[in-house]
Amino acid sequence: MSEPYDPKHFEAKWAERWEADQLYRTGPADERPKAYILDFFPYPSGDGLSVGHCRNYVPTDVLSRYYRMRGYNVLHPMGWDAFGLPAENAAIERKTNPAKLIAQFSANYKRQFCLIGISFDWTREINSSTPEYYRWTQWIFLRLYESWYDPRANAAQPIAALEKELAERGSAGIAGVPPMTAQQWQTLGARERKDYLSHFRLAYRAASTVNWDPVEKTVLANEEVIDGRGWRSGALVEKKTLMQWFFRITAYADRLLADLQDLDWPENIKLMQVNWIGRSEGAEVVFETPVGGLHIFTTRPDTLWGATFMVLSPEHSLVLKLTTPDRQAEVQAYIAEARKKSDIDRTAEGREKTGVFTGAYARNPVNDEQIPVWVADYVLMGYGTGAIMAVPAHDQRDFEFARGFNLPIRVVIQPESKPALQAETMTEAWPGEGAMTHSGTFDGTPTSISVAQVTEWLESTGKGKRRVNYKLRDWGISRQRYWGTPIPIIHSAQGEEPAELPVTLPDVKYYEPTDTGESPLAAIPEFVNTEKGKRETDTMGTFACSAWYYLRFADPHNQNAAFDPQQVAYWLPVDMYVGGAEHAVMHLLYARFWTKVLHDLGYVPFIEPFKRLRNQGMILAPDGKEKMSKSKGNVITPDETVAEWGADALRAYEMFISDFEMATPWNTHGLAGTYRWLRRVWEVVLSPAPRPAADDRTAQADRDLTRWTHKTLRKVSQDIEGFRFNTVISTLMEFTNALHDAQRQPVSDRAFNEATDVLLLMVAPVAPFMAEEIWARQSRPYSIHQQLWPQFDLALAADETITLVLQVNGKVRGRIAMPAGLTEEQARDVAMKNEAVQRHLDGKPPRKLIYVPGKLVNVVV
RNA sequence: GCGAAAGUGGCGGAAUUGGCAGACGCGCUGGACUUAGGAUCCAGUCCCGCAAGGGGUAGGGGUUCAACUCCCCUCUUUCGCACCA
Repeated sequence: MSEPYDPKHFEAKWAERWEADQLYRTGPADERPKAYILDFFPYPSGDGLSVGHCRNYVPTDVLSRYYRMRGYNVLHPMGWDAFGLPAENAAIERKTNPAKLIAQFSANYKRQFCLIGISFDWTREINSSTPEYYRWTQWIFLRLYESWYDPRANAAQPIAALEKELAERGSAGIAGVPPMTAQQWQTLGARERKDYLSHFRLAYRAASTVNWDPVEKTVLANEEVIDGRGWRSGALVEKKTLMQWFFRITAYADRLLADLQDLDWPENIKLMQVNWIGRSEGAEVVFETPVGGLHIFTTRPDTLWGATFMVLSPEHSLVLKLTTPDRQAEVQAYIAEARKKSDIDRTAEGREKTGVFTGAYARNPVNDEQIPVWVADYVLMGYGTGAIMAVPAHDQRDFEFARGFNLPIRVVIQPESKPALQAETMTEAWPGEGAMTHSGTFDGTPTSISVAQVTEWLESTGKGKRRVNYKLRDWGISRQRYWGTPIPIIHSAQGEEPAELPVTLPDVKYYEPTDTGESPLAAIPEFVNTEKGKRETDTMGTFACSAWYYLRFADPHNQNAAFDPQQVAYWLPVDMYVGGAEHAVMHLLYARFWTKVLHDLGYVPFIEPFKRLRNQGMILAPDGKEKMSKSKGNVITPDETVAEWGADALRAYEMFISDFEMATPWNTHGLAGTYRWLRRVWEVVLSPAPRPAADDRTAQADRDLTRWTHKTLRKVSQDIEGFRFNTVISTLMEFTNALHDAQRQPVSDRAFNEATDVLLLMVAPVAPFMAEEIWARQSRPYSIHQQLWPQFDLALAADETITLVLQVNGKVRGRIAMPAGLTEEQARDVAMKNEAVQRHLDGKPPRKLIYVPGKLVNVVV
């Protein structure tokens, strides 16, 4: 009898040994097949990891260990998304430097990761807030700044090539851009040229109304505003106009959409990206007014004849120009009111539509009618052109507005399967299909073909153009905060220009946000003033840091480049990327975008960074439906759990608790189950009970145990690869129980030892500490984690006998053990001779007999 | 409102994708043993019934020899989007 299982005895010992030996260090590219297994880039919070966080780190670790044992060169790194508000706010609160806090917090994370046996290669640890890292974030910023999206190549190109083209041929060859002849270009000064080029650059500066969080005192991205409130502070977001830096992600909208198709990602995540990009096809049509054309976008050009008024967004640039003198006061008051309203007020459900008449009229190009132009806040400046044609008969929003303000409604689509619509009696709009009417020569055209026909006609008559519109906006990156990557730009008399890299954050005592909306960096003259001009003082939002970190891990300490292209070509794309679904849109979209830009510019050979993606389900507090959170005081830490049960039991329970993608409550009692299982493994391997001596049953018992062994090996391998970690554990438990029972059988030493060897190797990725300890106690050469995964043998896993299920009319009436290779003939025969089957047939002749090979016979009467 | 996912014992959850519902674990009930160890071991545990048998995967309908699985409707929960022209 050996010592009982006691993880406290050996877990710390092995953790130290592995660390000292750099057991999990990953070498550079070599000839082995590679597997890059990556967890989402975490911000190391001061609270440390909870058992909920471990839900993804344990399974990816098991996967990494499994692939190592399968002979793969595995990259499994960890680093810190260290810039950003949480660190900065924590530092302000504690009156210390955020860099110091991050060092402290990340050391704690690392300690916890080692505590639970995660096999990260710590020689590749990166920290996005160090100049060694963020100088390359800046470098990528400048690559975007120095590039533009050439629609002809459908790819990013150097901006220098565009300058050359403009000088030679002007902008004539490029569709949809502000016109510029070669002669005009020649006469422009440096600053004017730069202004013009900012319409093209993939990183550009533009005035924009931003979401201003009055508590955080910073600009928030659209994605950081939830129901009109800041995602962290919960404060009502205000609007503010500032010069902001953007990345032109909209240029990549089509490719970001199209390339989703081939990704092995959860369908709901792909769908969320599709919806976020929000592609819709339609037409752009110009309605002429005395002060210029009003461009509108519509997905239903077949309803153009039903436009009875127009609506502009209050932010539309032509509103005041268009408004007649007698209406100015009213319109201006309305605009001011709209500006004051938060988005949450503006979009509140069931709100009465408001608006005012501008006094102006616009000409509908399809029928030359003059229709009134209104201003209303239900039209959003951020989508389409900020102006719409209102077709009240066929759009619910327009219908409500028309009814509210007594505007005319004209039916131009008659549904086929309903009574004819009457404008006077309609209670809601008809947005569905039907035949066109009151539409001149198009009358009678059904919706199935009308949209395409009208669009074609608009194009051929020059009244409009085909247009694809996206909900996706450009990615705003400017943050008026200290703790971020400085935007590497200098503003001089000649306009903006790239700064020399790196632009490092000054080490300062005070970095609280200012009340003016300016970055704290603006108050530091040594930082702002350079020989060439004034530095940009905004820093980048942290999504920039995480948009490329997966590339840096391939070559994390390169001093001369963001990464070595050969290392990146070997390791990337990421084979398995795992993290929470809360990053479904922003991070994943931005990372895909940067990958595509870097691909276009020739830095990486692939177009998608993450081949496979999985989201772990959340672990809730034990009491049921609450999330674990410090404020609720229901957080369970790996530290306390390891102290009580050991790291291996924690790891096994993290896997066993539920399907990987499902949310589920934590249950400390459940840990006892995985703890008991590990103890049973420990005992059955290290000190099996004496078995009965070999006899004439031994050959059969050996075959049975060997079959168990190989079946288990096959299922465990498949389930690890398929991300079914809960059934990995249950399968291993069943096998352990089978071994336990085999102790009472006259199994030979050979078969028994083969089984325990295989069990131990299969347990190694799950319970690395115990597996290593048993391995050492068996006096085998260190380390078990460098052994090969055992091969399964299909022939040995094959069943000798099967259980044939006998049914009558689909109800189970009996089960019979039969040899595995039985013929259909035999199966039918056995079924019909079966006493229970005969009883339920009750003398009636079988009408039909269904045989599912090796499984079941169903007799139908 | 729109979209997506989910709903299975007292609990967490399985079910080779249309073929034995409830694997595995927790808990619970008996029993054995005891070097008192988070003991362990043995047996049992969906519901009704002594049994034969019957019922059962949120509810209702349907397809099928056969449905947790596919289709339609309803309810509940979670998540995402939310006046997107």
